[in-house]
Amino acid sequence: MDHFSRAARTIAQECSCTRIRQASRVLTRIYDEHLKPTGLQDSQLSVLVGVAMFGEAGASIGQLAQALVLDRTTLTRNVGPLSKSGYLKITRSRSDGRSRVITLTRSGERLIELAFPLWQQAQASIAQALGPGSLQSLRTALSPVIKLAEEDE
Amino acid sequence: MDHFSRAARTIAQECSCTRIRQASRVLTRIYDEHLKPTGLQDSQLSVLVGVAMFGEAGASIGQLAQALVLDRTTLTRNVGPLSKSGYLKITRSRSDGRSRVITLTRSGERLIELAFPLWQQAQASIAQALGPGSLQSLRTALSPVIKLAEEDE
DNA sequence: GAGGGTTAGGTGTATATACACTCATCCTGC
DNA sequence: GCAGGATGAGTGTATATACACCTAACCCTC
Repeated sequence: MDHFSRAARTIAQECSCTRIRQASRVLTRIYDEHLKPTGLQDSQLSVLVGVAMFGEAGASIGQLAQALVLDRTTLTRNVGPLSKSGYLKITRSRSDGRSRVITLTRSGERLIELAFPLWQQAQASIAQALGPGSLQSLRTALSPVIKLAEEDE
Repeated sequence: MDHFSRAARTIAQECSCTRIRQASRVLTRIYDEHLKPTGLQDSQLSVLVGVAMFGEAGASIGQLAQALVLDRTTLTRNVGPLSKSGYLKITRSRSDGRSRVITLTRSGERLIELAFPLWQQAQASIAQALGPGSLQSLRTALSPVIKLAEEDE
């Protein structure tokens, strides 16, 4: 067994990044499948919901990106389709000419309501497949990882 | 508190898909940063390593996609840059004209050797930030999620 | 109030991801 | 041996992701 083979085997078996990416793909496919009737993907729903959490005042690109643990430039592109579809409204901030204010439209609110029961079905379907308490413990396991991002600020 | 706000708050707090995607982004950035000297991203290293696990016989696109828990068409695109950079060799199968055989080149093997200590640093850095045993328990938590994909076959 | 550092955001470029669809090859039943 | 289903893979299209770089607006100091 040469050096390269041992390295490859170790990485294949133990890389946490590869594993979390795999699990992320699996879950994404399941949620997206459930959300199909809304025309939204989970990634898009998470943006709408993120905006909703900022309430009527709306969020700036930077604030929202931080809340969603997403690169700012990625968010800039992700809001594009949602804005074009009329679910988000983007205006210049009155107090700061550099900043944009993102708010949900009525149409965006309705879409969240429409998506909610489908999202619940997705969660329930995963919970059933993985066993009771599994979603909670998964989120618990992921929390410290997500917190790593906050420490970089 | 109207219906839509409650739905949004519930999704924001409890969506496992959103959470795992966030955590996946955080880890990916950290690993990619460590791997920078190789010019590889973790996603690309995982493909090289996946091919390595098939040994000299090589892997077909379909086999490799399944092993990597990746959509087949995604893998088709992902091997493109790696093939163009000379790390992978793709040939037609002699026994089945539809099938392709992917093998590592010598250059690909060397790159895995080069990446290995950097990858170890990334793992160690995460382990230090999250505490001892954290990587192991994270992988343990993710395993059943990844297994969901295998049940669909 | 002008200059310069700071900050909010967008663009160029490249890769990652996957669904729907298509094409080519294979294999099986007759 | 051929017709038709099954299978392996690629393409069209759309979104997701982020780094490097750029621009514009802000603010602070003098």
